[in-house]
Amino acid sequence: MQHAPKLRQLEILKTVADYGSMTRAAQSLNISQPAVSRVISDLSELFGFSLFDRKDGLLVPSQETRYILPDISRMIELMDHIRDTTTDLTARRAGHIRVACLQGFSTSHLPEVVANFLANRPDVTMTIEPDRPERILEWIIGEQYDCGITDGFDGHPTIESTTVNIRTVCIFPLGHRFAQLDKISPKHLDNERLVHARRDSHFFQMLSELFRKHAVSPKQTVESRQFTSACELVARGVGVSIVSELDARTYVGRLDFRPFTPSIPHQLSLVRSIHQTPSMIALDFMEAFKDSLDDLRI
Amino acid sequence: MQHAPKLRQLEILKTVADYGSMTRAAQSLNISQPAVSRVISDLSELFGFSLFDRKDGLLVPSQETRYILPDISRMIELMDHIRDTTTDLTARRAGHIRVACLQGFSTSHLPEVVANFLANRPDVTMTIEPDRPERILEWIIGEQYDCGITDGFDGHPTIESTTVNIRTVCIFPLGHRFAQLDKISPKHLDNERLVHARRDSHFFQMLSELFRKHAVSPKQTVESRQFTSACELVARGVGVSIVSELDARTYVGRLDFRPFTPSIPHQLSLVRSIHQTPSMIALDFMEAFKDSLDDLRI
DNA sequence: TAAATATATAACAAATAGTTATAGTACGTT
DNA sequence: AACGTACTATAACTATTTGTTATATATTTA
Repeated sequence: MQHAPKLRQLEILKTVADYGSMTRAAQSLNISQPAVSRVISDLSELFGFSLFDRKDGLLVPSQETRYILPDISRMIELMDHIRDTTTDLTARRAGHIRVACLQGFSTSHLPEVVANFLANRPDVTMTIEPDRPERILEWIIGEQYDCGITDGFDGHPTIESTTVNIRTVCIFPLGHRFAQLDKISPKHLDNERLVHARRDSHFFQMLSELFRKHAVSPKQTVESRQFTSACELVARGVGVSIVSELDARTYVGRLDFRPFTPSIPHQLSLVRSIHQTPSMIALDFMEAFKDSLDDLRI
Repeated sequence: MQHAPKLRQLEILKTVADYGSMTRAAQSLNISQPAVSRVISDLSELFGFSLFDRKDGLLVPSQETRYILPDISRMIELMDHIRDTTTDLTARRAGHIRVACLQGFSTSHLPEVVANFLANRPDVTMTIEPDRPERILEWIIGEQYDCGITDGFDGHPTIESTTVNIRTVCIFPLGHRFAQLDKISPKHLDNERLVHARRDSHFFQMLSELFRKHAVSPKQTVESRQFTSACELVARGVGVSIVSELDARTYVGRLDFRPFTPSIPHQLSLVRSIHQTPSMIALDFMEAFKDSLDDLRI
């Protein structure tokens, strides 16, 4: 079995074919003419057929050469592509990031962060997988995703996490009387129509506890699985709700909100497996995500 | 701009990724371990990111490496393919042959020659273009085809040709009284129903001349543009015809034939441009074609 | 922690890809 | 036919790359 030609040799072959002259090919490649001459003769010996015919003073690829030239071009393009890709990877302008997150984030805060992140990184692609908190942790532990966004994370030996406390606010329809208040506290909510998060959530329990302690009983109108739909309902005047400022922010202009006291922070955790060295671009994304929370943290 | 990596380096990178160990990769590549070690460190410096993470004593490709590995595999496969192709081209087991021929040959003699030729050359492909004689010459002169098959070729400065005189035979339906004869001559055809080639052909003129000289007048039943259809008609008992043995041969079993005297040979010419160095496989085909005519030539 | 195993570093050798100088070849012009 | 021009081939040499062996240094595993 013959050995494979060198990529450089094929590149020179193609250049000669393109220019129809070894001398001009050498000029275009910035090497000397004898260097080209020898590569052609070496290749011809290696392949076992003559590479060029002379015609009107031009070197014209032989039938056999013409047969392999398309593959040679593909080869060179592919190598260029690999080189470009590695450059982009180093410049953190290319790569793929896999994010697992709670349903809620996938429709509220995350899309904007992602859009901003991808805006000036044309060759970066992302997979965003929304799911339940337990599944997110499973996926991170199993290294299926580069990072996860969840809440109420209480630690795991193989997971590294960054937790951010997000302010909680009371949202209400535009023109609601709450707009006159600086802060909303439980007492304001007595008898108010309340849209709230699903009963089994940690956040709902905290909130209920607070209402009981302050002996207030809002009219619990609608139970919504997601904060986003709670926002939609409030925007349409169904009632008021207590959500994270994260969610409230994305509805600015369609509803109004004020801080809620006492603070019952949403604990947003950015998690990743300690067993997987993250790609540089994934680290960048995680930084970008944390930065996006900067003016929302308590 | 960074320079492109060497194909060999990528090959080593892929091998390490496959084996998860530099030592084992070195073994599989039959080179020393330090050679592999240095290629990996060189590449890592060239690319600007770390290529592997260590996990459970195995080298696992980093996210960035994983991103380019598929392209590296394609690259290596493509190079293997080029190597295989050049080997096949040299062994004359691959290539493409373009043949221009008369309509008649494309349906009679040529298919069998082509079929035999391709039978043990799985990677050879062919283009067969049937057309009129003048077009065939144009195409050969214009180097659109490797070779042409025509008749009545009378020379051209840029065309090299090999002419073969093919025996002419009289074909007749199975069971026809001609079967008792050794040879058929013009006198046998008097008053016989004759299917003949088109009037404007060189061959038809020769034949008419002969009939006139011998003062015989067959009943000219059908004029057929092609010998093949003449054969079909004769096989169905429409009459007899004078065709080349080439055409008659392919109808063995469906009709019968005897030599026709005096000999008015079909001049079959295999032509090619003298300006185009033919591919080796095309030369082989032309040889095969000439060989196929060996027992038909006068 | 020691032994075994894997990787990195250093110094050197072989092979490769380039160089310059020069000879040969093909072609158009006189 | 002789000559000039442009292109290609050959030879001898140099730099670079790719491999080697010997050895030091990490890393796992017992």
